[in-house]
Amino acid sequence: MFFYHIAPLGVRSPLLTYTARTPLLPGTLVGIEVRKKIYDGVVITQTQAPDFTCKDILDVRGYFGSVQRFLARFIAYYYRASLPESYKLFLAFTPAPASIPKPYKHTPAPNALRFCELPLCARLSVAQKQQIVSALPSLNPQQEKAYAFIESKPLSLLFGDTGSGKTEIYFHCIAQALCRDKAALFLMPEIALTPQTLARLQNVFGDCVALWHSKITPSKKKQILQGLHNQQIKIIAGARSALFLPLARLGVIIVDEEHDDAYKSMSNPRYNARDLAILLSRQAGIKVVLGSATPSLTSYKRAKDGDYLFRLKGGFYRAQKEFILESTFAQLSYNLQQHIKAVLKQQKQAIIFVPTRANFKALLCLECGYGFVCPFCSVNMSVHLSRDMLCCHYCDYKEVLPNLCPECKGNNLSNKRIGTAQVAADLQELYPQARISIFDRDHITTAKKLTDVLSAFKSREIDILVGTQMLSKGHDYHNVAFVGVVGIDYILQGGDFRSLERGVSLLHQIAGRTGRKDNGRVFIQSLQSEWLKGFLDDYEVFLQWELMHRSTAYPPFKRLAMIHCDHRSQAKAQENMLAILQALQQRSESAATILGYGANAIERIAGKWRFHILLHAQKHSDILRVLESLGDLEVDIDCIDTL
DNA sequence: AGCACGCCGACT
DNA sequence: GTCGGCGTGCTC
Repeated sequence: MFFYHIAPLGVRSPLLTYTARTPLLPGTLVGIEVRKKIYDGVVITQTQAPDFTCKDILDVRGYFGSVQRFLARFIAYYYRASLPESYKLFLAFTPAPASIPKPYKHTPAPNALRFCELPLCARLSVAQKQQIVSALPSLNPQQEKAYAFIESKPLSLLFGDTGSGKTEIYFHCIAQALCRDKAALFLMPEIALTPQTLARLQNVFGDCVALWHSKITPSKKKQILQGLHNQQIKIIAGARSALFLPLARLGVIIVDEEHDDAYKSMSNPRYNARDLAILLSRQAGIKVVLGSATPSLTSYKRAKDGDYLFRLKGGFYRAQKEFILESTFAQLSYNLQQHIKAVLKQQKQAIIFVPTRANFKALLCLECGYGFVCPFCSVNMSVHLSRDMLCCHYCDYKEVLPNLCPECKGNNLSNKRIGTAQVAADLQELYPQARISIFDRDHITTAKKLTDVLSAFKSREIDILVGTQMLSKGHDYHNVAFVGVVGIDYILQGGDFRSLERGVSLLHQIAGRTGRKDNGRVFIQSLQSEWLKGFLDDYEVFLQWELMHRSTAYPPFKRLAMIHCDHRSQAKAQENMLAILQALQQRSESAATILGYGANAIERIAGKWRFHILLHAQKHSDILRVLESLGDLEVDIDCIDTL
């Protein structure tokens, strides 16, 4: 009889001891019974017989390879998660079997292997490789240089302007991996994972490519897992969770749109897929390419310091791009209307960016100042005229749009801060013949709607696309003649250490949708236009400015960690925070220091009060050391904002 | 996670 | 007295 420490997945518990009749390797995924229910568990180590009786391991369900075990251990250590929590990331796509207990069954079910690092490798034939190489897009001299640079480094940052041809370089890197009988992972923000992305990859690589994101069906997931297992699938284009797929012999990871906040998980463990990829480039011999037209300040600085930055400037055919700045605050100004009118007249297409959903972000009584705040959250409810509702965008509370102020019974209610739906409605009224679509979370609810709108826009069935940040994420809209930007000030004034970075990056990403072939115009309404105009032609100029002006209390100069104290009772949440604060302040010799604390910017969401303590330190290990002395806390390591 | 246990405040 | 909300601890 063999005894093993098992990490039970989906049960908060320390390691438990189970028995097996045959020896098992660490990393084996097994079925175990905990409190009369069946769970997955991971074999951690062999151990001695304990002084209590153990249950038997039920069956063997798979195996975590060395890269996966390394990642799980690292996530548990670095992000202060438990080992089971970390391992659960690798199972997110195969829900634990809720089947009736079949105890003491030792033979693995025929289709049971969910993870395996196979020694054998289903190789591509020489003919297949030749076909891939011949289908590769050709590179211009600049791209060739970039590709050679990337091939010479284990980790590189490809800083390439929109339209400079990053994708072609990625394809060459992927092909290179395949030719060496390795697999490739192409990470991108979820929203960019459209069937068009798949089609583009399949054009070059045939059918060894699969798309992976949160919205694909369970049967499709099963199919992909099978394809990975028999190594027919060699390339995964996926969102951040694709990092946890069992890719055998992974040779390269591309992290496209490296700056994107979507790489950071917002629930526990709060990992950052981009940072984990970088880790793998150093610790697992996997080549990693970070790419962006607007790299994060942190990646830019690190890449410059570490000599792995490659700057790829705009293509030769770069058409003229004209920026027009107007110093007005968020609105559809007369000037902007005239520009749109001209574009429509020329039968060209326009994109209008508005960082707000619905018709308006708030409703206000002008008589008494009553604000229509959500009863469960400390935010204003948004005005949705299409549903005749006031909706909270943080919980899901809705109420009928009122005619009178509930406080003073006045009927002078005023809309504040225009959103996509209202901009679209206003434009429709101004230009009744124009075909207008809205591109935001309210309207693009499924993958199908996303591709439908994008293909309708591509085939010129839509004249004006009004949308939120969703517009900026890596779609190729081909030849947009005009881009209007309304309300960028709300992002630039976001009150966070990265607000300027977010705003200017967004402007570049949105502006990049025009001027690809024909000339394009970018019209920006902002009260910061004097400050902005120096940064519109070259994002690197902004990065240099930001490097000089950002407070050295924040990344990239310091590491951050946010301690969350949430509770249904406001007093309890605050007490918890103060207790932690006191414990922190007693350790005066600490290398990590308190940068701020108090109620969050939105102090209540869905009935929960939210308080926080923000820590910073020179090194991550300084932060870990302090946290260790505080016991069990909810911490966001390397938080991406401080709101 | 989910469930039992036990402590303390409110109420027939 | 008792009911029940909620914080704490346990699972091989």
